[in-house]
Amino acid sequence: MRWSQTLIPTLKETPAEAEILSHKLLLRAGLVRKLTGGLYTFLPLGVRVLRKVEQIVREEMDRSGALEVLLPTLQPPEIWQQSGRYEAIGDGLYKLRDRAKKEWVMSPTAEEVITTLAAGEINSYRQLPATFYQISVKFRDEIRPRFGLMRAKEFIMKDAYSFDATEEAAMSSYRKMYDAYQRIFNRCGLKNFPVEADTGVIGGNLSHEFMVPAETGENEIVFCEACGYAANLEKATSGIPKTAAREVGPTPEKFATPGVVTIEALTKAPHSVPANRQIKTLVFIADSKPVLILVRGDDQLNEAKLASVLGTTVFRPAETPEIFDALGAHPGSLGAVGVTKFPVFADERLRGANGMTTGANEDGFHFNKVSLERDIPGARWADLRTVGAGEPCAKCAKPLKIQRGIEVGHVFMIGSKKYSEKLNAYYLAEDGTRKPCVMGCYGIGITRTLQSIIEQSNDKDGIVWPLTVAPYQVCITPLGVASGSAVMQLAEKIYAELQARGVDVILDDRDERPGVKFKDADLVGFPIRLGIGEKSLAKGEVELKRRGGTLTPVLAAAAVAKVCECLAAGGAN
RNA sequence: CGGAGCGUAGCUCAGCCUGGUAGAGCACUUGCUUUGGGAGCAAGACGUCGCAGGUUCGAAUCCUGUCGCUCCGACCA
Repeated sequence: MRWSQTLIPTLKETPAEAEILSHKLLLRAGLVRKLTGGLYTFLPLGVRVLRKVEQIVREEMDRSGALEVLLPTLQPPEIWQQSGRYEAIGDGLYKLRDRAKKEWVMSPTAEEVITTLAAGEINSYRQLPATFYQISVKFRDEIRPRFGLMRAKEFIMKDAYSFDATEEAAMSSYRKMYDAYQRIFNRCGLKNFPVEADTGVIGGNLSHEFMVPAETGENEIVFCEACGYAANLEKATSGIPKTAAREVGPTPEKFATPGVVTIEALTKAPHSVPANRQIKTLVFIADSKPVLILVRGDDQLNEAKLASVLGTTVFRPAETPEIFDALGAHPGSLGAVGVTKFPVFADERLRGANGMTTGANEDGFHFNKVSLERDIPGARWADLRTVGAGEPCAKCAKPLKIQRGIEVGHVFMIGSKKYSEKLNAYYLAEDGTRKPCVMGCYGIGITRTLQSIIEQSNDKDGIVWPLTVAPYQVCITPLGVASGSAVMQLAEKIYAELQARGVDVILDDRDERPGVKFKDADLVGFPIRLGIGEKSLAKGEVELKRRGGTLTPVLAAAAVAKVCECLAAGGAN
């Protein structure tokens, strides 16, 4: 490609809309332009990178045995109602009506459609296992799009779905995808690592997210450097000790605590109850009914874990009047002692604890000497607390660390209940029985991955593309473009030869000053730049410059060979 | 949806408080000079000051409404 014949609108100044570095560089390097909030136009250079990432994904999906399909984006709401996700996702779904006033859904993902396909086409165990994938535009009604392509209303995603006869076979399909994901992100030049992920309302224990470490990431990752444990904060556990038991009296004792409505206040004189001897009582409305959640006073509830325990995402903190109706007291004086009307869930860390202090469900009073098992016998135990940095790893007891990351991929074992049974994807097993397919689903945010690469690979001058996804691998920069000049003749010759060898090459044939060309090439981030100028050409040389590396003079006659050598070495030399 | 901020040239922004003929830099067009890290000079083109009302002799500026964008929070199957 000749620079003058394409559109690469680089910007010297950063548009005000961009907040994070990768977003600024996407705009400045002329890869994308914003149409409106959460919607972006891909320019020629952006499309090239997109296609390269897609191609890597495609190759690794194919290699893993997955079959490429293309599913409709416009989908009937009926199948969403059948799976129960019409309600579960609710406002996150883009919906529209046609001229006959019939409603349609814009696909945010395609479990329902693929399961419908499987229901029709897969009849026998002989057809299993089967994994399908597609790369397509997806839609989500994001409450707040942000960070450019990171969280957009419309984005490109690779989604894949596996169908198996048994749990064991499904595990194997899951593993294949997991392995393919590692190959994909490595090929994209991304530092990344899989972490155990929350499985939310679906349950089960098998889900991993592929994270790219970045301060701008929206996820928090808990990890152990010693043993390799890594999990999303929503899922992470630690080996933190349970609450110590102590000698206590036979019954809780009520005591007056006028005006004390926070954990903090109760830690102070005259009560002086440390936070770790208090029970924090939270009230949520789940499926329209109150539930009580107990965590230790110095712990934080993890709502993702709560969703998993409640088996629903439809819950919210109760409003003060609802709390008063339910318990007869206001927040700050709440407790679960004697509460039998509502379900009570208590964090594992409180198991066996006694001598604890909690609200008495009477404004201005608390109980002390509370023993969890004795005084709140109806409590169901669950892991509900949020892990903190520095807590001991559950596996090896070394201190855990917390780091932010960008989720670029997610693999998920679903099983058969969520979609197969509801949408009738059954097959006939070898023994003649009818069984639901065991499903897995697997996503990669293509556009998000693209931006993650930029977020991770840049310097003060601009993007530093890994060779595998660079829009062009080589940029030829003639300093002076007078046609017929020795410089331009050589540039044209090398350009033609590299093209003949199948190298992705762009010739900067613009009549611009050298400074402009250098700055643009650096900003866009081509891995290899070949500078051709009168000064060096007088010595029979051209200049080979690796992005972010050193400048090496090479003989003009050897330039093509050197570039190819450099490419073969992965751009590393 | 709650909180905060911003809408003025393609981009970055000044002007608004204190009402009086629409500004700068970059980008763009033309010419000359320049030519190894975002050149200089000269000339030029580019605006319903987000939109709609209102106040006023007069509104980018003050008031009301509205739309949009950005940030923080809630949300993220």
